[in-house]
Amino acid sequence: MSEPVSIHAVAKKAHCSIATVSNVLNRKGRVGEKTRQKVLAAVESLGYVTNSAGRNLRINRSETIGLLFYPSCAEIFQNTFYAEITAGLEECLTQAGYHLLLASYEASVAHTRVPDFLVRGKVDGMILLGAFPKKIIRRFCVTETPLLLLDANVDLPVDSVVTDGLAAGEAIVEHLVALGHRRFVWIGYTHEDDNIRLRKQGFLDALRRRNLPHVDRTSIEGVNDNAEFYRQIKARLKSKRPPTAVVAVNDGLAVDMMRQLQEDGYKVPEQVSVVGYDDDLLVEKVRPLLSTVRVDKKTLGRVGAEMILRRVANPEIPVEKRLLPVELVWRESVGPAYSI
Amino acid sequence: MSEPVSIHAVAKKAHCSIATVSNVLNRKGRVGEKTRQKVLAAVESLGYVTNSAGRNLRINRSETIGLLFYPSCAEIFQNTFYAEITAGLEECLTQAGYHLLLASYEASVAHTRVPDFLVRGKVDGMILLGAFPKKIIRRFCVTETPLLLLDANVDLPVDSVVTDGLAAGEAIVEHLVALGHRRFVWIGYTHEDDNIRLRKQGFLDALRRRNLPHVDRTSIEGVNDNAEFYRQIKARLKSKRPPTAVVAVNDGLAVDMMRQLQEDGYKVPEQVSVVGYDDDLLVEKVRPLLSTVRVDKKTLGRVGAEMILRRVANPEIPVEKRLLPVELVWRESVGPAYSI
DNA sequence: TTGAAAGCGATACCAG
DNA sequence: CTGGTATCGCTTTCAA
Repeated sequence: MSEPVSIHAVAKKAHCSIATVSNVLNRKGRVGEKTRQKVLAAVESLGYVTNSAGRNLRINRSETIGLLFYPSCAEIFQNTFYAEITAGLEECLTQAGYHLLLASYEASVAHTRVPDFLVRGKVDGMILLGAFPKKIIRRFCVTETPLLLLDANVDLPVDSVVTDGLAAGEAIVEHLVALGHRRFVWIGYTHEDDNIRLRKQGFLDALRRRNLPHVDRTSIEGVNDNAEFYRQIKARLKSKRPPTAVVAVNDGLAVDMMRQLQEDGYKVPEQVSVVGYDDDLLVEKVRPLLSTVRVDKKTLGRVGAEMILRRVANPEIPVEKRLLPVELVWRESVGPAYSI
Repeated sequence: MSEPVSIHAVAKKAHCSIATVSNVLNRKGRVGEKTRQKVLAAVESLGYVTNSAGRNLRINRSETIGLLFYPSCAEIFQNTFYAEITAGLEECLTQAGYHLLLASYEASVAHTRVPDFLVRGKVDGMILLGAFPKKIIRRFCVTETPLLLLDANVDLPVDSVVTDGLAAGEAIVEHLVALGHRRFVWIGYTHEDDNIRLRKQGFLDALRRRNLPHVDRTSIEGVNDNAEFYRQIKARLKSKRPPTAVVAVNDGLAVDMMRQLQEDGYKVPEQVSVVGYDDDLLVEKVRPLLSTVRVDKKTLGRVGAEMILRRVANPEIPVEKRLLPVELVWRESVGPAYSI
């Protein structure tokens, strides 16, 4: 039906050149007020909107940021945690006139070395969400295109923003120790990700600082083997000097351990305290309510958006690794240390 | 560092024209084998990839499909249900050489009548995910751009694909009745969405077919007021002839009701059976395991992708409303009817 | 203040 | 089978 209305149509209707139309629409200024009004009226009446392809070709920018998940959309969004981050991202990028391209490593990159959309100039920058192997990240670095690790970090010259796992560890231990806890289990998947490592390190540092004796530690290789985690926890619980608190790398793991503990007859928090990380929506769906480290997800997204945009605008600034503050949330899953 | 390598560079290196390069890369054929090899070699050695902006401008297609959430990313992905749908979508679209643009109504459209990215030709089609008000959908229809309602449907000439709520209702009732249940509560938010309506209708039809007497029905206006749902359920449970089964419009609601029932001391399923819909990952995080209607989410996504691509390729075909089969999954939350 | 024109990178027609 | 060239819609420089 409706003819695609180009900038020429507007120019014709406004009795001016396409250059003037463009000037009115972009570099607002250097156009006479009268002409400006005429152009605006024409734009309005024709319902003209700039065509992205034309514009992008000319300015050599796509005004789009790629959002790359690892390993897949499904796995990422299993953590509702990421939902809110994505929302923060989108809000901020949209406001800046940017669009968001969605892709997962599994579906889009696995056999391509570098994402197709990246190399074709479909995006001006790319945000990585999920636990990307360092090797893969390094591959992406060969491109000039700006990169950002969101809620992740590795030892490579790439911008990143994560939450302050170091501070979190200290705060967790402080609280638990005050409640009489002395023996702990820390559980988390083994990752190259410095974000995760930071959490463990924060925890261990805090214990060391307090001269607490040997710390039980569980750390399992391989993906999602929560059953194995639990087996090890249970073994420790049956030992002579059982841990009284379980600290998990994230809420999903914490909740799962808590449920298994309960099914085995352990009382939480009476016998074992459990602490998570992220403050995922999930934590309110379980009983007892999970104590956890609150991460301001919206802010995480927003900061991520700002960082990638800044780098897109100015590729030369030095690499930035940002740390966002966290807040402890003590709910029902933590109590005084159990003593026989 | 690396100069952006255009089709001209390739042509120069291969000692041929840009037309020939394009021919080699696209309409594979009508080019001599020898030239073809030369071009391919040049492409390889230069690491050339087609620039999307140029191509899209020329062919007047973006090779991108928009994914629009309602109301927001965060709310959509609170249902991990959608995560898998999105994965299916992405897989299929990627395979077809398409990209995915992500946006939410709240952030991108709320003040724009029609999505900016749509009207600017950033997408060739748009998939709507979530319970969009009919009014909004109608607004989108003014564009020529293909639309698809995924896991949603309204009485408008727009393609859609949903699961067979009618069949599900029948299957649920059949099973419950066989277990001795005679009095039920159906709960679900009031929507214009025919997808949801279908589920309720399937349920009611099934009861009618069996000449079961008056059916208790709870249906609340307003968003997310699960507390009010539960209040009504509880009132019914305290009546003379209490329902013995609660059937919910989705797993999230079912799980929440189940938890509240348990906290009030009701035994599930001994005293009340609970049935959900979707087979969300969530259902495995609760005890008893929720009985539900399994929806093949990957397939839903895949079918959605096929439908939108088909319409993009052929805008003239008649509107299609598709119904996908479901499968009942009986787990722990359903048992024989409770009798005093 | 305004406009003519170049050109971004690619496709596709048409002539050779 | 191959290549010259017009063209897609827009931004931007430069001259008027």
